[in-house]
Amino acid sequence: MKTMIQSVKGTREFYPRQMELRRWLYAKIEATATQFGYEEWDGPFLEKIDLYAAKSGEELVKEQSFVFPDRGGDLITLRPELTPSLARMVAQKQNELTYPLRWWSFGPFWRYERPQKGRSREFFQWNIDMIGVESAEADAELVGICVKFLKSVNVTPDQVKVLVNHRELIDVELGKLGVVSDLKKAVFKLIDRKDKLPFDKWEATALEAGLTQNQLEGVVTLLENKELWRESEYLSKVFSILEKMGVADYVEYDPKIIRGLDYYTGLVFEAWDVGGDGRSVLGGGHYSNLIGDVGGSPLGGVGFAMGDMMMTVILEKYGLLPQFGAFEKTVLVTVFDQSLMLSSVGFASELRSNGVKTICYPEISKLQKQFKYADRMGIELAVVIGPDEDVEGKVTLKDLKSGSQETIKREDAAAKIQQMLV
RNA sequence: GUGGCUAUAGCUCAAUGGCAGAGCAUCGCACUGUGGAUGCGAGGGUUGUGGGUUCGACCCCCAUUAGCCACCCCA
Repeated sequence: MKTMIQSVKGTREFYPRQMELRRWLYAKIEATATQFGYEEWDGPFLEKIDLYAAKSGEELVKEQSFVFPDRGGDLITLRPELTPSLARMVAQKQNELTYPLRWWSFGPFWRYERPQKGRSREFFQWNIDMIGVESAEADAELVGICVKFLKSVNVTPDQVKVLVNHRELIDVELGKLGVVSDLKKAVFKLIDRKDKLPFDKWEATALEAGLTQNQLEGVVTLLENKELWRESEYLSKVFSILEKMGVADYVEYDPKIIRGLDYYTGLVFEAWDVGGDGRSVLGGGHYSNLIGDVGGSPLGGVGFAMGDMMMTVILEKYGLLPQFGAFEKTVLVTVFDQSLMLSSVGFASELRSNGVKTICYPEISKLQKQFKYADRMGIELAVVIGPDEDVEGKVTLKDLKSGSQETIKREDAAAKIQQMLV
């Protein structure tokens, strides 16, 4: 123990129990994405830092990326997000792809941050994007997909809400307040932090950034206006589509949703744990210029990303994590003694040939120990082939849940077991 | 990057500055053809690491490392 080399800080270790959860989550994601006709894809785990330098936002690149020089001196980063890779891969084959393209991906990402609850340095993220369309319908579809996913894992609207806003709408409103373009980026940042800072502090920061007292009050009023979306034809359309999709109960307008990533240009949205203490569990939006920014022709897209850890925190909090029984449908063939070992091995093999998941106990030991093993593993059916059974060409099947057992002809056993395991 | 808390058996945690313990888990026995339950027993420790104070340190002090939590930021 003393000399055990520790795992790298913030990395994930998936013991079988956790791997089951990861696969379960993956299956839920896949089902939702596939239902909407999205195709699975992936990008490199390593990218040059320049890919992110342009558009992802300064903090993400400078503070939160794992960066190291390769042997040729290039600065390589473990991917902190997927969208720039997506933009490049689309740009590279821009004229060969059929639009709108609908792609999804689930894989590991790395960010150099202090680990805490729901946050580590290595995490899995679901990304799903539609590219090649500039429409409220496309934007609404992505919002709808995230709601459908939430539904598929039994999260309810009073547990998680999807908050929606539109950057242009806020941009226009800021214009009305006389906020000049140069200041808008800073104000966006401020809006994003409105609920994260105490008001006096927030106010001070705002004035420091260059807002006048009047403008400040205007912004505050703006951010309290939950009906602001009515002034946007675009958002009205989005909401009516979401209504038709049957997901409107999960969706709310919130003028404070801005998103930290710089490349969003239109619709932005985040899913939040309504139960207060949470961070956002998922976030996304519309990006009109990203493909062009990485060297392609202008082409817009919309998408979102969801991290596995926060989602798991939420599911755990609301008791929605499934109980896994990895070995419920597995048979343990016990080994009676050395002379009968081959008989057990042979029978186990027969069962596997019949499509039954079968574990044969791998050493000679007391039946007591073997049954205990089965019990611990959650195995519900055990087979005993002792001297009596062997002589008569029979096997004993024991149902570990009820404790009852019966001895039947060996050639009838496979069928009987299949029936018992249903 | 900032702040708070923690570190003792495999796990969860106790222990006025005076013999390092419990529960769970493991192994054995009761039980040589059968798990969960019960009883009895056993093994398991350089108290994160390095210094200091003290007759004496798990306990107090300093440093260090790691973990957790909250900020920042984000998934």
